[in-house]
Amino acid sequence: MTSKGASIAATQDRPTIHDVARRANVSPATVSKVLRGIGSAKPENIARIREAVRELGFRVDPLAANLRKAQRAIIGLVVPDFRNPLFGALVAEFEQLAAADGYRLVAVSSAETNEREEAQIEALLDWRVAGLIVIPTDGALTKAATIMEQGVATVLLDRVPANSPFDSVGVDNFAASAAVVRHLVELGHRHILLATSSLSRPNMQDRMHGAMSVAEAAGAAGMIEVLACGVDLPSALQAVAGRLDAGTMPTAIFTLFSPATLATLRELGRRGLAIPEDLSLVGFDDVEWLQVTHPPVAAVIQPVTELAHTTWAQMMRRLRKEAEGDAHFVVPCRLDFRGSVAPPRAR
Amino acid sequence: MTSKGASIAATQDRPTIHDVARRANVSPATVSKVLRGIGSAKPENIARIREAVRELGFRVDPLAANLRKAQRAIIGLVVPDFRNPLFGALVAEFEQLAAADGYRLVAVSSAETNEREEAQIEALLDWRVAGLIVIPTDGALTKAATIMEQGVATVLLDRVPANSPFDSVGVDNFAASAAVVRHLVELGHRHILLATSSLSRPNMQDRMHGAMSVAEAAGAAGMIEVLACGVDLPSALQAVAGRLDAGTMPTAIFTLFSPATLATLRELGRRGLAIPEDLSLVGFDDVEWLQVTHPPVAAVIQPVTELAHTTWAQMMRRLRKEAEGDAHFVVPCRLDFRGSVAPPRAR
DNA sequence: CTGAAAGCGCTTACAG
DNA sequence: CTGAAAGCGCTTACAG
Repeated sequence: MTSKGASIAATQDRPTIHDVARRANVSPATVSKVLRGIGSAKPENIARIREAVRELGFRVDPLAANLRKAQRAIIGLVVPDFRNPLFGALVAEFEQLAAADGYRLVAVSSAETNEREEAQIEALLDWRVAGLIVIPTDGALTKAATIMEQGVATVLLDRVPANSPFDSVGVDNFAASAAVVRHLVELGHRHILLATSSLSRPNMQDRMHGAMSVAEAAGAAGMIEVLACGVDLPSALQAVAGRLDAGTMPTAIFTLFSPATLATLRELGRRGLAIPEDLSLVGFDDVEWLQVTHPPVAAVIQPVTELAHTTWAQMMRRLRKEAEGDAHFVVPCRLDFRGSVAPPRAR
Repeated sequence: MTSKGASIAATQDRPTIHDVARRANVSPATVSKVLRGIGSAKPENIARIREAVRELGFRVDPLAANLRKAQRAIIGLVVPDFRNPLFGALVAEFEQLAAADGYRLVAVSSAETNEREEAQIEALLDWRVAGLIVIPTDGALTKAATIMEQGVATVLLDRVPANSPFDSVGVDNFAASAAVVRHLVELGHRHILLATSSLSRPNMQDRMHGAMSVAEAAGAAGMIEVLACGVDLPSALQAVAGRLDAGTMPTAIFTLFSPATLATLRELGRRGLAIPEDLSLVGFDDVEWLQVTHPPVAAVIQPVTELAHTTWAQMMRRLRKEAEGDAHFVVPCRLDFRGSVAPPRAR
């Protein structure tokens, strides 16, 4: 049953460069050159080749074409989670940038674990990607040694470890957080709850330190209260709920990652606490639902497009061997103090 | 400057199967067989090969390994937009499923345009993917002929055209919508606003028809008012705002895609309209922010994991040639009538 | 049980 | 301007 000689349908019989060559009466080498616009060829041959290509519907196999080169025209991208819209937006940006430069993007996710991150990076290296863009799960980046060893162009994005030997691009987390807290302090807030995720993430540390620095400069380090909220929505809900049920109320909450913002909105609403009357709220990362509420929630906005462009530009420089040493780019965030921020209620 | 003979660092010199063979004193063919666990080999040779692999840190080049086969162990996935969390979740699911079956997932996006969709599908076919999973931009799927011609295993997902010649997997949009409207009608609603996106999307048609069918069965087709909301948040905001500013108020709104839900929440809030007192609200697609509000917003929940698993299972059947004809899977949605739904206020 | 040879679809020196 | 040959890193018949 299975071995019917007639089952041809399943076979893809795409034309090869040899088919084109035969039809155009030239050698495969010539076809290859003409198709890549390299060297010169007799006009009539060029014409015949183009015609054969059209008639046959020939398209080069990009993977085979890359086989003789040390690297393929592929850039690997590792994101922690496809579900996060910020990363989704970055994937979309890189996809476009890659296409514009003749590269193919292969995006994979680490599921926020070091093990998957390792495995994914290894798999990408197996593919002989020309470059690697990594949003690390945390500062560890356990595959760093392997990457360095193979000399693959690499740019770290967003969660950039302090002393990375790789090129890196991130936002100015410290400055953005500091600016938020400064604004809150100016409005009169003296008890600010900082909702953080895992401090093993370098960006989280910077955000926290930025906030602290302002309090310390004001000689009132105690005005910042830190609440560790885990890394996802369930843990954030639990942490925020627990905190709101006990202890004195802060006058403002600054959530350093978006699940905490979501958790805070939900728990405040559940308790009938009004924003900004009872409490001011600012969230790191702008997401569309921040404006579902009334008033809309103030946010630290990451410049997604700029992050992607900066990263890609550096990647291209690396691939063209124009870059030396490791470069570290820090781009500023934009702050939008929407209606969720106001002076604390007079007590 | 550039052509220093000493610049070896840039060259990746990964060991090849020949290096392993030499070190283990066997032929490359034998290494290949042992590594794939095919055929049999002398135990001592197996041991020496494994040792050489370990010492050299050899890993097969999966692309080169696939070169002699008609197809590569790659599944291409085309999603309309990486920014949509529903699609993000699907990408994540497929990534895992692919890994479990020894395939590699290459996910690309069509940016909701037919042109990009075409180009992406062609590029994927150039890669000689073994299979293609496509969430079409709309019902057109302009590359259908090419795909069929090449005989690549294909499964359409989510936005499934009515008479697709391909395998397909989608939710029961009709039934889910009908159930929502039935529930609203039972509660006493007689004027329901249906916020739709582009009707060129097959799933959107089904959702609308499902809603209509209930009204018609009740002999009151007029109770459904349809509002076209474009395809994204800005257009939805405009459409919803415009509608709320004029005409008699519906007693319930059923938004058929999530940007419309977001837009509705925002515009209702802006006008100080209370949910569910002034208006009931149900949204198609569950997203985490539906529970930021109080009360939380009722939703039609798509079974993401089940969709992915069903799709993948069919894909594997195709690749194993176990499937004949085209199969169409329809999986039910789950409804969660949260606090945003109540009987209409007595007038 | 094993290896030499040919091949996958291209590109790359190298002659001519 | 062009083509024969070798090669990229593997796998696949085919002998032995």
